Amino acid sequence: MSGPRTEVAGYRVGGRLDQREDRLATRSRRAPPAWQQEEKVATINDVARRAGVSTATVSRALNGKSTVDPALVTRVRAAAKELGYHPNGLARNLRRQETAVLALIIADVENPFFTAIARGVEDVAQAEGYSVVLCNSDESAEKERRYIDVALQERVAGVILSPTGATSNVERLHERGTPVVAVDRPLPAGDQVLVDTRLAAREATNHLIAAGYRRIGCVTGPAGVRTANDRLAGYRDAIRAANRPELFRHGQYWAAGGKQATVELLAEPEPPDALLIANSAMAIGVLEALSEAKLRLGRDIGVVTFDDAAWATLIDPPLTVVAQPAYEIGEQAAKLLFARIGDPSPPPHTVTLAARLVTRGSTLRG
Amino acid sequence: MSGPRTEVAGYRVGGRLDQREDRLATRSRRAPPAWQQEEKVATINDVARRAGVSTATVSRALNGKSTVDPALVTRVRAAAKELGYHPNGLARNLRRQETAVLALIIADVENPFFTAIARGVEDVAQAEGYSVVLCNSDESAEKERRYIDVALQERVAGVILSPTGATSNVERLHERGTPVVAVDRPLPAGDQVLVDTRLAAREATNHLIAAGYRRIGCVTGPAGVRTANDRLAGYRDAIRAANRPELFRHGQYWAAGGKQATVELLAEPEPPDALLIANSAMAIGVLEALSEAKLRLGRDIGVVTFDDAAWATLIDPPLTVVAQPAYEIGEQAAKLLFARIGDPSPPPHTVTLAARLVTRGSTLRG
DNA sequence: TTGTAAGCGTTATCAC
DNA sequence: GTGATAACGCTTACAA
Repeated sequence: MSGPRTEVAGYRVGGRLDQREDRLATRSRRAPPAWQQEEKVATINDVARRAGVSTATVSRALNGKSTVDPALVTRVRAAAKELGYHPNGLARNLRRQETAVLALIIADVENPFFTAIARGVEDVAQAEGYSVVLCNSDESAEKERRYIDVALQERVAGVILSPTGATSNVERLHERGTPVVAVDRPLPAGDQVLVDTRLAAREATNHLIAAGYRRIGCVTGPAGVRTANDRLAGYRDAIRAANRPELFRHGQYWAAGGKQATVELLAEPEPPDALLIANSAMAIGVLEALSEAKLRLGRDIGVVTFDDAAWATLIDPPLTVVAQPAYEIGEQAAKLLFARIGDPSPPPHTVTLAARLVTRGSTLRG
Repeated sequence: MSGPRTEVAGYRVGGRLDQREDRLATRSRRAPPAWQQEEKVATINDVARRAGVSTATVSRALNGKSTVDPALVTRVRAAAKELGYHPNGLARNLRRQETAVLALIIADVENPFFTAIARGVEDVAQAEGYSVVLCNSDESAEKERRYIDVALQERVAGVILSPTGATSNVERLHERGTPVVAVDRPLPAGDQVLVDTRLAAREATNHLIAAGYRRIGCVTGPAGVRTANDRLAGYRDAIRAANRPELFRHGQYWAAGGKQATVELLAEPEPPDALLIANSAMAIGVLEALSEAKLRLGRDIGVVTFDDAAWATLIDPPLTVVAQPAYEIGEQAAKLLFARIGDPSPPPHTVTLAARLVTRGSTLRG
């Protein structure tokens, strides 16, 4: 944004934003064809003129201030409708020093867990008259930083994000006093909505032990990601308590990551006869690997995965899962954020939700 | 927005936006505690003062204009960094009469088909320096209208949407000259990116016929939705050409819709021995119903569904699907939109992409 | 190369 | 109850 730039023969060379600026430049340079009406967008001034009142009155009338003659209100409304007037939100927000927009920065738009969160946030936000800008950090601290910059520039009312872990990014928001709520992953000192997945992982592992599996493995997410670490920790809690051997792999929170981890685990001298999987995207890869290894779910190998995917009941036998309250996470986060927007003073608040083990056929030894 | 309002003892009663206004009012009313620094956000003026230059120079320096003394640029950058200055995007856009924001209004954030589109849009937009506001119309013309209003107010640079069918909504954008691109579903006279799903449905149906199934049914989406109609039409094209009996049901684009439709079809005097399903969410419900009816996929009943869901290969036998190029739809739509933003004059352009039949086990009579 | 100043479209603070 | 008018923070002619 404010990085170094280079000028070459009138063309700016550099980062992405330059492309945009070139485009804008191009646009404004191009004169409209003579026959084409220079279409002016109606402003509050036009409405005022047409209604024969001042802009102040138009503003008051359209914003439902009590102190306006009903007759004028009607006239103003009519004028506005005739001109197809839509108030300019930019000007309004600039003046009000407020924007009815929340930024939601999540790690993966295509992960149902996060889209469910998005829905929760959106529903609450919409009820408050706010819009939600969804941004995809793609688990990249750099993209996260960029989106936080955008949020800062656009002066959004608040930010909800699943932190990548680079706390310096979030610092920027704190410095500016922009309210922030973290979801799914913790934030050093701030509002957050978390799920006790360590406990859930422990319970799931205990469930596998109780079901009679002997060598229980774990396929978890990237070592840097907090949820991945937590789920692994919960697994280890249970494994140690039961005095069993530990057997685990990290991988990307993707099908491919799950598949590779599984292939590796199955190649161990003493392979696992049960697996705890940290996320449903990975589960897809894991199941592929198991299928290729001709292992029968439940019978040959027990499986529990985090996230209650829609398809979990379609496979045979159906998948035992750890269901996370994703929608509720979004709701709570939005509520926390609005509370913070309303009053910045109270100390940080952490909401911890519980995950729920849903037992199905994939953990029945048969 | 400009609807009727009621005043009751100082409280505004009415739609959602009023809640927001109340909140804002509340907020500004609340005086900050005496001890709390009224934290001022640094403006371009502060930077100018600190760097000992004019605001114009700051603006030029930070925007990489060539005509600035390198020494000053350094000084300005330093000052900006020290003050934690972030340009106010609202003011900038108000002045430039441009916003680097696209609105993407889709029918369902939780549908992988649409999130894949979102990714395509996002990637192209980001490369151009634009942000994307994702909005969820939930298949509701009313929500669509509301989001279009927001887009209009915020003066977004353009809109990409999967139209609910209420053309009057899109009219508003046209009136204002806001560039629009429709995806997935057609728009009377405008840019659009479509998939030839009628053809795809025909091919899929022919595939079922060729595979030896006799009574082929179709589970499609709501009668009002264009894609649902198209897919049904393609099915009928093939069925008629083969002189087979038609057998179909409409339902919501949801698992529950698919399930109910299937239950009904199976209750027919002469139930189908194969099904074409219009969307993967519905497919989940269909498969549940088939499983409850103890029908074996492929062998007892052939199944093809639209959308190549990630789990399609996990079930047994794996699902034959019609894969839609969702990501590419998003890319193309964004490109069309940028072209339109750059030059509004050319006539509307329609891009039609092909869907691809992916044959798997669920259509093998076995 | 730099500074001055005029807006961009609203809303809010004054007077009337 | 209504109307001037001054901000809001930025960009960009136009001067210097």
